[in-house]
Amino acid sequence: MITVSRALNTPDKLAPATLARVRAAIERLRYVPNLTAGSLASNRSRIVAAIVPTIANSIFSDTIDGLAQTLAQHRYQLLLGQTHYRLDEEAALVDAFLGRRVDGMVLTGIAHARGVRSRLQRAGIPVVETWDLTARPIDMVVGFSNRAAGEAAARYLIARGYRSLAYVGGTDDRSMARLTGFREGAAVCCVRDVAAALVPAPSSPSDGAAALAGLLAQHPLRAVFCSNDMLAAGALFECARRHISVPSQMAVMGFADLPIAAGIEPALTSVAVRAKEMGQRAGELLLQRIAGDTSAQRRVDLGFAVIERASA
Amino acid sequence: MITVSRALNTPDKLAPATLARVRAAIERLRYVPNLTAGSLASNRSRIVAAIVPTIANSIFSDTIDGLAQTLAQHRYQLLLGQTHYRLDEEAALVDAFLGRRVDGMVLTGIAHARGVRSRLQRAGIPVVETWDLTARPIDMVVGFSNRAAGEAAARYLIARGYRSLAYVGGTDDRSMARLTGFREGAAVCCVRDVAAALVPAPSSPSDGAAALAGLLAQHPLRAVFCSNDMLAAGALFECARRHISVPSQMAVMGFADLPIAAGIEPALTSVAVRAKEMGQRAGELLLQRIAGDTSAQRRVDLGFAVIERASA
DNA sequence: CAGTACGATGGTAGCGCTAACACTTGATGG
DNA sequence: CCATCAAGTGTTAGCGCTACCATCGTACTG
Repeated sequence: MITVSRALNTPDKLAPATLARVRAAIERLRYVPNLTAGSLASNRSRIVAAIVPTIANSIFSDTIDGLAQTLAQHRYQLLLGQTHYRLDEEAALVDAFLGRRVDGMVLTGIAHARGVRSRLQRAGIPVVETWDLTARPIDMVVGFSNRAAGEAAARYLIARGYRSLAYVGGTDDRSMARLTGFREGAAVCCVRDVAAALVPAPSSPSDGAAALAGLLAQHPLRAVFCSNDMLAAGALFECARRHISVPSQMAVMGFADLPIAAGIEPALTSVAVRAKEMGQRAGELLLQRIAGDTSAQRRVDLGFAVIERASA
Repeated sequence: MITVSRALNTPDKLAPATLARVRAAIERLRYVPNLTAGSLASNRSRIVAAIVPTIANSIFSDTIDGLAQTLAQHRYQLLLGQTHYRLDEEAALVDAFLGRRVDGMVLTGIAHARGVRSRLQRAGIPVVETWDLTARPIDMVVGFSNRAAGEAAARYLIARGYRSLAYVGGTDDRSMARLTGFREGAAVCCVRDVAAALVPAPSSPSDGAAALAGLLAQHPLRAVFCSNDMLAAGALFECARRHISVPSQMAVMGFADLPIAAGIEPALTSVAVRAKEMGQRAGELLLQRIAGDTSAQRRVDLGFAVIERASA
């Protein structure tokens, strides 16, 4: 009965009495509507897919959280996939999600396997890339410039008089972009030869400690910029173990401004990014486009901010 | 054409030549199979839903990760929902996911809103509750006893000579169960009057530091058991700021054995639980039951282990 | 060589819903 | 008093697959 469909989807188009009768019947029969059939008939699934490298890292789970909240408000659901930092897994997930006829997709980063871009564009669904920026998004992009963030970190450290710099980070594209920016920022200030230690994902405090230990064995070092706050926390712990005073003997700077940055002793100077807002904005852009509004921005730069604390 | 369906779902039932022809056609036409239609026709969605309080907390994201991995191996997808520790939100998500005709569901905890149990049972899909244990699961349960974990923490601390104990934790059921166990364990050893500071979710190191500060203002304290390692880390930082030596003046014990526990200085004694394995086992049980095997265990106790490190 | 079995392939119906349109009713206005 | 209209409700077709059964050819058995 079409009336039941209307009672569930557009209750305001029914006479109150009819609506009440339908609702009573639904209750009595314990009727559970089949959204799969609805999706097939209407060609709208009310599902959005999100693909992240990993959710074990709280850096992305904040974005997922923001996205999920926005979607939930509009009765959309979230299908989640993890790539473990592998482009081929991302491509496989994209195909699987397109098969599900999701109404939109959120990707992490702007680098994708061959063919992903064209398949998404052919599917005709809105797509948001996140956690980076590009002039040529698949469809839309919400993020910040990793390169600029790295550069800002270098400038910050050099402005405070640190000259012997090092970078500790992951091997993914975004971390590498931050390293590039960090080196560029240093070069502008005539600081060359920035050492870098790359650690495999997912990165933990222990990795940060080990990376710092490795760097210290090779270079005289006054400041280290870590690609995320967990690595930076590990660097701080390593300094504590070696009785290296922070920041007077060693400056430590983190990235992402996770809750631990403000809590740790000494408090961690970090580059804050708006992870949760990224998810929210991505969700809003998708919903806007799903609703047929094509006026949405294609490129949203949420920026970043160096948060000065005690460690650098 | 039914042959195409077979090429995609049961390729080994086709003659190799036919399979190759179909695959070539799929490639040429850029055909993207519609899994929604398949779900409707076959009454199997190849989707499993997971509901967690929050993924911002890495404690649950490890479980999700394990679940997602198991599901991905069998070409199942994961629909994710967050309750923000609210039972009514959980109930709403359960209804929405049942409407999607998911093939199975993973819940967090064993306390649910009225009607959730019966609606799930009537749906006839396999359900796994996690992160706790009960003799009367909705369907299956994979977890550990939070009460016993709390008790073990109390016994551990008391065995090391600490008598003035306090607990810092969240207000959710599982944290409260650990507190109950902690108090019971203390009582067995004739230690009564265990102070407790409850912090709202999601808990961060700052919350842990503030809670410890609050407790210290009221009680003489020798040991604190924190409901997760982030709170414990905050407690350690607070001790560092106050120049309270750990563990000689204050013992700190955490829960979950997150990566930070091993990395922090001093290294954190913690109660380890097998979060990722919980997700994997939950996924395996679901898939087993979806495949029609009804012999699966209804109750899997993954246990926990006190990991002794420097802080207590 | 007929009878049987089995693997490979195809035809048809229908999963449960919604888009599109048709219809009914009562109100409005010239 | 009837044309016009809007609000409320119903009818029909079909979304793209898969379950089920039918058919066909080939190989094997006695």
